[in-house]
Amino acid sequence: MKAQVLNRKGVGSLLDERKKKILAAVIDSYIVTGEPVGSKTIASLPGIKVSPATIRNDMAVLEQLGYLEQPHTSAGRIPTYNGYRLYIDELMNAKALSDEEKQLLDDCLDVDVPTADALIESASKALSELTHCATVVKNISPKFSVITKVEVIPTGKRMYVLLMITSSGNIRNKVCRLEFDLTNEQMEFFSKYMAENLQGVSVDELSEEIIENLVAAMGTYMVTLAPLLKGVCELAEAFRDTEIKVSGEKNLLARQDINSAQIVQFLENKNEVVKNMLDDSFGDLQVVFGEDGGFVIENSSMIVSKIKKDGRTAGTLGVIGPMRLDYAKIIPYIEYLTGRITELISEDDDEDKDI
Amino acid sequence: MKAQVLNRKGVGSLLDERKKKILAAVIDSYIVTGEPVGSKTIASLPGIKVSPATIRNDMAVLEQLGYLEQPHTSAGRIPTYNGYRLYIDELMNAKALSDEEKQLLDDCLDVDVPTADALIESASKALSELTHCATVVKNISPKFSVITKVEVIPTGKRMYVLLMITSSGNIRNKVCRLEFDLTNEQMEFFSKYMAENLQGVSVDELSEEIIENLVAAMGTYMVTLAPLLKGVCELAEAFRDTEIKVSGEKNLLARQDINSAQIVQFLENKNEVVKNMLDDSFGDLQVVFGEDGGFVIENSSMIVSKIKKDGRTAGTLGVIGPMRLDYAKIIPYIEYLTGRITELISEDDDEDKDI
DNA sequence: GTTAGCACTCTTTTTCTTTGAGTGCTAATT
DNA sequence: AATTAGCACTCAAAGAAAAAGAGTGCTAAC
Repeated sequence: MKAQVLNRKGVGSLLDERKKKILAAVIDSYIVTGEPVGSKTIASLPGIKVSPATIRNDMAVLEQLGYLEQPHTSAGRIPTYNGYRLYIDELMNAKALSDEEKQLLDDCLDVDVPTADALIESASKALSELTHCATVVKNISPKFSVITKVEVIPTGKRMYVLLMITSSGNIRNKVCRLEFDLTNEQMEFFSKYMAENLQGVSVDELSEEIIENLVAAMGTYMVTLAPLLKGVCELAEAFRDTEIKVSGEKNLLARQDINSAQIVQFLENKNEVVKNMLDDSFGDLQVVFGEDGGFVIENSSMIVSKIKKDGRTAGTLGVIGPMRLDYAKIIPYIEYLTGRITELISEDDDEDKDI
Repeated sequence: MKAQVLNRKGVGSLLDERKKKILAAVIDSYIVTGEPVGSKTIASLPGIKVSPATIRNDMAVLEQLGYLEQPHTSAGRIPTYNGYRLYIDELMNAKALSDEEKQLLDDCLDVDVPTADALIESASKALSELTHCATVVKNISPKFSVITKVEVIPTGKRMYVLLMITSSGNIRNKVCRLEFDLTNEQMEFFSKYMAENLQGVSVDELSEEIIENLVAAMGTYMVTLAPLLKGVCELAEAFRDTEIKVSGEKNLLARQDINSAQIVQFLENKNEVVKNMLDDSFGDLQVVFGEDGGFVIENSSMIVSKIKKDGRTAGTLGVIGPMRLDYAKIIPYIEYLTGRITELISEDDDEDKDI
């Protein structure tokens, strides 16, 4: 099964209205109870006007089409991945947010925070609490920011703090111990050299190769300053390493229906796994399931939505939770939050923040 | 039950040698298998020369004394907390480290790292991998370091990075957004004011009260610079907040014999819980069990050992794992590591690091 | 003091039975 | 032609009963 985008309308057109209604009802019920759903349960629902026998016939069709399955002969039905997919794409009733909910979400966004990344962080935290899921964030900074400053500050015998600041207001630091103390002249040269050669360079692009070239071109200062350049390289890496953040993993580990070994495995190479999923080639909202393209936590799903800036994908925010998730509620939450963030970081441009 | 120190020799003197041997054998076996241990198992051990019946009699006595217990009548014995305590204090055979093991541990210590805290961090990481436990660290810095520098660096419209550096080479930063841009004069005043009033102050002591007094005494600069002072306060807090670090929690969460809810609970107030345990009033090595003084993870134990400097307790390093732990191996590991760190951070004083 | 022997206890495992939810199919109904 | 009632069938889950087995405590012998 491949990762797929949302809003691929039309797959469900093979189904008549009643079958759609039944499929949706089965999934709604399964999401709440976690138990296989039988024909009787569906028949007793207020919106359903047909007998259990009819529902059984329809469910048999839905099973043949691959939307439902039976754990065993005498059990009710549970949704397949394809069933969930159809449900999310076409069947479910996304609950429109009430004014109170909007207010609640607005309050969660900490607009006083100085960087866009921190704004997203605040949304992530709120989302984790509201949904009891883990959250996943892809930060804006590496893509939209460039180095504005590299500083070196002496702090003790042969000890120096290296500082890298980006246009998005983010900062990383690193303590370096050198073999020799630097002279004032050396420090000045370093600052100037950095300003001339790295200012405006994206942290995304700052490779070891660039650094090596800079070292080679440094002339007499080469020996003394090379360790600092290496530190600069590590700082850029620190920026990149923090691009993708998963938090609230506790919420996943606490659940029995999710294999904790798989969670640990996922957390260990989250960067690779998530990076593939959050790129430009997908729609605004993306939902992937237990086995989709490299995402390998059984019985769990990841919902992410894009944050944009100047029309480009800037970052992403979403949740990782069990398959049995209240999609109808959570998807609007995520869409609202990413929407608000998109607005906020554009406003800022005209106002007082430069990202 | 209260937290207790190790090396409280003499409690086991009520027991004759054979009973001690049997108790040790039961615990050894239980640590490996996790199953209640019966008299037959013990009798078949090479070091034991008596019959199962004799062992049964002795085990009955050990049970009466509170060192062993029976899950049910027809089961073997398992150790009680008191049993473990006696085992660790007096009975177990701490395995002396081989040269290879010492080498291994030495290699894990990253001596190239610039700060003592980072050195401990490297030990913690190694320990977590070697023992498959969570590790707990109490850093040295807050106690042994003072503020050496507070800097403010402009990074954009009304955006400033606040920097705090301590004598131990640690650094924290914070991005602040102000209402107005600072003039050069204001920035100079701030730097000077910080240098005069905070240099040499311990991050441990930097309270809100001190900051408030500083703000009040700032005169005309008060309005503009107060937000920065607040940031300084937060930076000191950031230092204190990172004093105690638990890592490798995964190793605990993966185990079924430990209640994950209790782990989560513990992690949430680890600072309070651990702080109480790692103070000066205990011996060099401390082992606490599932219920000891505020430490509330059933079936688990925490082993910590002190790192010293100038004769004072400087930091601590240890592990949190299941009760069934290979104490005989792990305790020497921890003792060796904390010993080496103690040596290394003293050496540094004469050489090139100032902590 | 130590040990063999044995009855006793209590968990664990296995086997068998019962229960019940839910189905698929067929025939009747609309 | 679509829907429904009725019913036999399936299979997991729960329960009951039996068997197995590990380990003990006690007694009496060594």
